Amino acid sequence: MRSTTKDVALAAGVSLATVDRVLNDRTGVRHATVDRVNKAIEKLGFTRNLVAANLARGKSYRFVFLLPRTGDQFLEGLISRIAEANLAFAGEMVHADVLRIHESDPHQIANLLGTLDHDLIDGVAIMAPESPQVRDAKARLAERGIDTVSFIAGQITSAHDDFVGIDNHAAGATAGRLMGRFSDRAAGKVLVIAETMLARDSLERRLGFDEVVNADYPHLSVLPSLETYGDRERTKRVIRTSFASHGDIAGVYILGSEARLPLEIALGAATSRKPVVIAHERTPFTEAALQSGQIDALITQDPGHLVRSAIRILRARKDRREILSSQEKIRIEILIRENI
Amino acid sequence: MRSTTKDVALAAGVSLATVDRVLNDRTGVRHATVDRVNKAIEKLGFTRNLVAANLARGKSYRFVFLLPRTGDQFLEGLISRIAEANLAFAGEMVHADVLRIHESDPHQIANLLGTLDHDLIDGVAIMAPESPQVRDAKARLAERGIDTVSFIAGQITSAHDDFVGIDNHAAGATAGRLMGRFSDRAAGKVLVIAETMLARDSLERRLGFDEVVNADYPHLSVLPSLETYGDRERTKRVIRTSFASHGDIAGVYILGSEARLPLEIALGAATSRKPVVIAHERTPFTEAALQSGQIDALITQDPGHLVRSAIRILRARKDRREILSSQEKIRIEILIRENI
DNA sequence: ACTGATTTGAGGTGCGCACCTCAGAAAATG
DNA sequence: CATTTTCTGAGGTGCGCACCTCAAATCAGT
Repeated sequence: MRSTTKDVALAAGVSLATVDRVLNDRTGVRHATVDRVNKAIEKLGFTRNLVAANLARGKSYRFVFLLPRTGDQFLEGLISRIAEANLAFAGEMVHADVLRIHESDPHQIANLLGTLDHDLIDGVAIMAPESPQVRDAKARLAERGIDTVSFIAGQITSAHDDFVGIDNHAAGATAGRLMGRFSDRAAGKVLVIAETMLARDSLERRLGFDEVVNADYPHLSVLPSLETYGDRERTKRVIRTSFASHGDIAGVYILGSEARLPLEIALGAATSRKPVVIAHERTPFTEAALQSGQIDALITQDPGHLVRSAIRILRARKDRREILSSQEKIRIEILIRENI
Repeated sequence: MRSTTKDVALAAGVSLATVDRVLNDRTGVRHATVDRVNKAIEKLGFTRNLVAANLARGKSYRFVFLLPRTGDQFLEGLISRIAEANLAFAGEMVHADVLRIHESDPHQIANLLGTLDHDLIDGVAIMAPESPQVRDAKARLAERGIDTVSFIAGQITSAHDDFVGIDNHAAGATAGRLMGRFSDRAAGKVLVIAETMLARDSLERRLGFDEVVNADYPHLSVLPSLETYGDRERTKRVIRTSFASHGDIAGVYILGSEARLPLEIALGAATSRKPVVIAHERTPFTEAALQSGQIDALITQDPGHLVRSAIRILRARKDRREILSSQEKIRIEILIRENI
């Protein structure tokens, strides 16, 4: 049988009220008494019944996901996973809302973060590039007791701020390795296409990619990154130009999370030789392209896992609980046609 | 605000007792009244607060994992994940025990299953090859209200019995694809090493592997499976004999979940040419071998995910809840040195 | 030893629900 | 119609804990 607070009180020779004071960090208990209670807790192997505790607290958790206003299929996928998570967590009194931000406007993000009310919101998962404004806003949120996690993008800014997402350097290296091994030792150039190289994530992926390819696959030469800025016309132009001026493109690496637009164009600009194509994230488009053989491999992170992990971490921090870190590590997944 | 049973009672114009009767399938309520209550529930979007319900029920969940008595690092990993899960789920009144079985003795397994007490055990996750005895024992468990899931091995035997694990045919196909793409179009033979080909899992992996390799990589010829029966001497003998009689071994595929023994021996029997090596499951040994380049790729399933998924599924079935199937799908992961 | 501050005990209330009893109302039966 | 049978309402209790109040006990400083 599980021990209860009553058992702890008995074992420690104190009253329930004192156990409660110790358990909930209330003031007015002598150190000696605190120790006695803690010893009893340890001796009995007491674990607070979270179910009962939350019921008594009448506590419900409200979290917010701050996501970019613009985006394509990957973002849609994320949003529907958040909706799913709301269903799954409803019984545990957890709810998450989505707010949309202009990714490239740190002031707006900081302002929005500033308006979050401690009474209404318990934590925020922020998917935005790092910037001084956002970093400061996070610090102020922490002061007001609202936890934050950096979600997919950005970086950790404080002890109150975990990162939920993959190691982008390793992800780039993974792409590089596959590019090298899949390319059959035939010499050629590798096109790297990004939305923007200003984002830390893109930089890290590129770095990891280059490291592996340059070290182990000298037959491949990686071209400077093409930046699309998410603009269709520009994307068309830069990719087509690149294909035109390099006849021997052996590989294409799309390092952003929205691969559809650049891929459509790159595949359209196909030369006689089918390049090895590696992209990120699983979306209806990339999945179909993988099935049809247009893409050779995808480097992905599970959006459902990302969302649930962010929620679990935020909740654990509210409860001052430890997280099960092995569960929260987001894996860099490799998808090919066979294991999709 | 979430609606409560009180709100439902009010909206339906009945008392709390009647709402309770409807909610918990008790007898003695007219159909018309049941409908009225259900309509009120729907109108209010009422969801039972599971937290409170379980507290009131004083319910705790006890599950059992039936694991093979013999095994190496993969099995150890599983067991420590179960211990981890016990910590993580302790606050939700969930506990899982481990029982060890002789994998190859279906009678013993069936007997053990027969002794499980409905009052003590809510569900069982069974890792054992399929057999008529076990199938029958599962059916009898279902009759007694104990749910089962097939864990990693075996197969689904009834509607009350989910499978927690990967699609082994797809896993084999994945290995085949990587073998083909990693082998640089240099002709050669491929060694396939299994513990036993009697297990359905091994058969399926082999089938998937062959399909891909035979269809797309004609330069590789896959040799008949070597069976080790988990015996060190036999393993040594069959692998060394195979290396001796085939000079041109281009690849080695270990399709069991305990790769250490066959791999140590295969790597020791190395010829001048380093074969492409693909194995299953991440263990301290395979991880090190991947890092050092002795293994080229691992096909894995996350043991922590497996364990938690089995627990979540068993619990959901006890609660008669739907599962979030996207969360319970076990991915076939590809590990290379870069994304380990 | 007296005062004031700090620490502790005892007790109550409620979170939302499950489960129980018993009496009274409604419906079905003869 | 009276009588059974079937429904329903009202009420209570407890799950394990959080949070509150008030009084009593202990402690410190002087």
